[in-house]
Amino acid sequence: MSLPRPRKTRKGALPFDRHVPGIEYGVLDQLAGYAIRRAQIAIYEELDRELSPLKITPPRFSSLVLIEGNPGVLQTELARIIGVGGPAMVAIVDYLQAQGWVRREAHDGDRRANRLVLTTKGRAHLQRAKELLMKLDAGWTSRLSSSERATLMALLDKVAPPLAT
Amino acid sequence: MSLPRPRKTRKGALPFDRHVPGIEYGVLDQLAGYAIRRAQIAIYEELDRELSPLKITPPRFSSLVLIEGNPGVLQTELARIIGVGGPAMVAIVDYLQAQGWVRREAHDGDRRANRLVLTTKGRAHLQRAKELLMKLDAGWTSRLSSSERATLMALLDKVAPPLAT
DNA sequence: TATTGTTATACTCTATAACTATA
DNA sequence: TATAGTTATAGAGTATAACAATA
Repeated sequence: MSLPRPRKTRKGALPFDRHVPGIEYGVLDQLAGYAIRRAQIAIYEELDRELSPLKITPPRFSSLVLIEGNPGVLQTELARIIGVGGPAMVAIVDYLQAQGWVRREAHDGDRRANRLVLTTKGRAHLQRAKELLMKLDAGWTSRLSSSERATLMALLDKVAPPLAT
Repeated sequence: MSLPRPRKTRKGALPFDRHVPGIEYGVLDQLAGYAIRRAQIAIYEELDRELSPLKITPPRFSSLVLIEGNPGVLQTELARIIGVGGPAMVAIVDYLQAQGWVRREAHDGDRRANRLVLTTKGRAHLQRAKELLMKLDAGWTSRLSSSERATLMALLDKVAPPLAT
């Protein structure tokens, strides 16, 4: 199985309703995990549509932000941070490099490794993407007060699988 | 693009860390949408691993719960409720029917439509799945008090894209 | 031997379009 | 004409395995 892969924008079909009137949701309404899933699905459609003209996807965005904040980060480190496999990371970096947003630089002292850095063009593009994403995020949380928003993020941070001791 | 599809259980590769020490997350830490995504990714690996022996996936689980709570629901209604397309719903119902968990029944008055109902076997299987999922969910929220858990779910319910007026 | 990165391949899930049978 | 459901097909995205170069 795989993560509830987000969905592309569907055309004639089936807008996602979080709570259809008259429908009994049973245990789904008692599961925090399902509430998270619903929120993600609700967000994803707009996220996809808005990010698409910028040729950005969530993993690409995360990668750019993390490369900007941690210049010289290795591909393997980045893969672990954002939670994708090695081959997927190769594809992401290939794409970012083809767009001229990222460079692979040599690592002094380990000739196997790639240090990743943003180009000037990449930094400018990321800036636009960040502004768009902050605007979208503000929209998704527009029904929350700023203290509710902070609470939500703090609580989400405490949600995780039990540590595999 | 599509929803960050959850990931299958990866073998040798790359456990997901929500916050790697020493890494600068930049704007990611300010985005509620990213906090939701992180929580979902963190949950998904265990969810997948635990549900897999029961031959259940999140959409299958949601479908079973909704069919149980809304016996006779139409396929198209169900698709809209859980947010998948028509062909995806066909595949899900085909699978649930092949397992003997669900029956397609005729709709008096509209011979195009399928009414979906659980079988006795399906009800029993769903019961096991529900118990497992409630246990897992309790684990994911074990660091939250019961009032924090309720707050989290209420706040998540208020998260959504701006209404497309 | 282990690790970084890469390639090749298969699989899953989804979207799209086209079709049927009804309405 | 529109809708419920189905089929067929193609596309993303991911996982797996195998490999090269280096440690």
